[in-house]
Amino acid sequence: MTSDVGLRERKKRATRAALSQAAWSLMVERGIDAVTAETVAATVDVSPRTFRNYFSSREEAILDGIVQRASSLVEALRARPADEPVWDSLAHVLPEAITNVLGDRDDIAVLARVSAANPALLAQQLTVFAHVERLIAEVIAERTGADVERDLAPHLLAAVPGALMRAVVTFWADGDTDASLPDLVRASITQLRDGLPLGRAAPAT
Amino acid sequence: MTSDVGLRERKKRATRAALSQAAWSLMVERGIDAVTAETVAATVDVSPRTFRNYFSSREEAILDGIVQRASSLVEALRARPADEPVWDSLAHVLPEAITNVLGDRDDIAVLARVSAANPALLAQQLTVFAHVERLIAEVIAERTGADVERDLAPHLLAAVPGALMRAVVTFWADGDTDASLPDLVRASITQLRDGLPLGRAAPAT
DNA sequence: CGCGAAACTTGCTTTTCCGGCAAAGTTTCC
DNA sequence: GGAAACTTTGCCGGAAAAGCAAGTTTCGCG
Repeated sequence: MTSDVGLRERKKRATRAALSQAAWSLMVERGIDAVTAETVAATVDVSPRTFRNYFSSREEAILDGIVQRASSLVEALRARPADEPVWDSLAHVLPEAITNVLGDRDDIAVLARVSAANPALLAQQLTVFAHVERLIAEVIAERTGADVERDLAPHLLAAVPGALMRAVVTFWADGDTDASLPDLVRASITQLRDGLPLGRAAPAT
Repeated sequence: MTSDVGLRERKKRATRAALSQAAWSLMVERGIDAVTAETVAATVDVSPRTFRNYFSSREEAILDGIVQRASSLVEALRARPADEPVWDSLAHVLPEAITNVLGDRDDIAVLARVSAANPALLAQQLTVFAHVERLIAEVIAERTGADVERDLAPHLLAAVPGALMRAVVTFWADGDTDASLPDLVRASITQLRDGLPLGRAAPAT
């Protein structure tokens, strides 16, 4: 899997991973202002210029880990049996996958807190989620025989995981609920599948 | 409505509107690279520094018109009878309102084209949509008796208009479909209300 | 093996952007 | 009328973005 790529490619990936890892840690430990090309590069022992070759902003570096992990979510979705209804695939994959992508509760809490005070990070976060949503829409389109360039349906369906990711980052991090994240996601999917039968008081908690 | 605010406030709003209007026009006519603090300010006859007092980036200025118009969408939603089911309110308001917020087909096409080539504008666009989505979630929460800070449901519901806005900007602009935008939105809402009964081939077009 | 091509890293440099600060001009309010 | 509050503006410094070319590493092929 990894061995069929040459040394050059492996080094690149290692550097990229190390940089984004360092960026994340720096943010957690010293705040986002401490995340500069200089400090991150110093941590990984490359030049600041190299950091800029990999990432065009500190925000991109910080969230690159999520982007990488998200691709495994997409793979998991693609790996479901081709004849399984889309909702079932989502119900199977998302509860665990979302946790994997976003990290544990502490990570999500950090991300939520910092994003709330930092428009640039929030914007980058939304960009990342939109990117993931797009990938999911493509998978759904493949499976339903829709055309991802022309049909709305796969995108509407893909908006569900997207909304879940955003909601999770925004709310669940507060810790006001004691339900486990996978359970929360499962409950939401069920609700949505049944056409969001929400009357006057049917909160998702 | 507008007369109970003083001269100072009116001037501020006028300047803000003029700046964002100028920024949009400049983008349409000369491309996004022509939109700088200098050029926009010159068009409106204020100093570049003043431009920066109002907007922290050119992207913010360009999209400020959408933000302003979006608040009328939210008002329209809030104005629906309190006992009307949420889906019905959305079905009533969104088809026309989305068109109002985003502008005519040419505007949407421009936005789509430029955003596709410009990560910063795309990010700002997503930020704007997320903001609108949040407002919609608040209205829905009010009406369903949910707690916008703790319940997922209003946010999941609000994700529908959000996804529609994004999808519209992304696809409808291409002009590959000849359905009217309001009809398209109506059809999508109906589908979603009925629980997205999409089997293997039920594209939204 | 070993050599030339291609790719990556790095420092340097220029340009642009962002925002703090304080002086000058407006609006508000009493 | 005049002080207080707010907005506009120019100046400025620090940070970031990106082009360029020299030096180094990896790759592919004979």
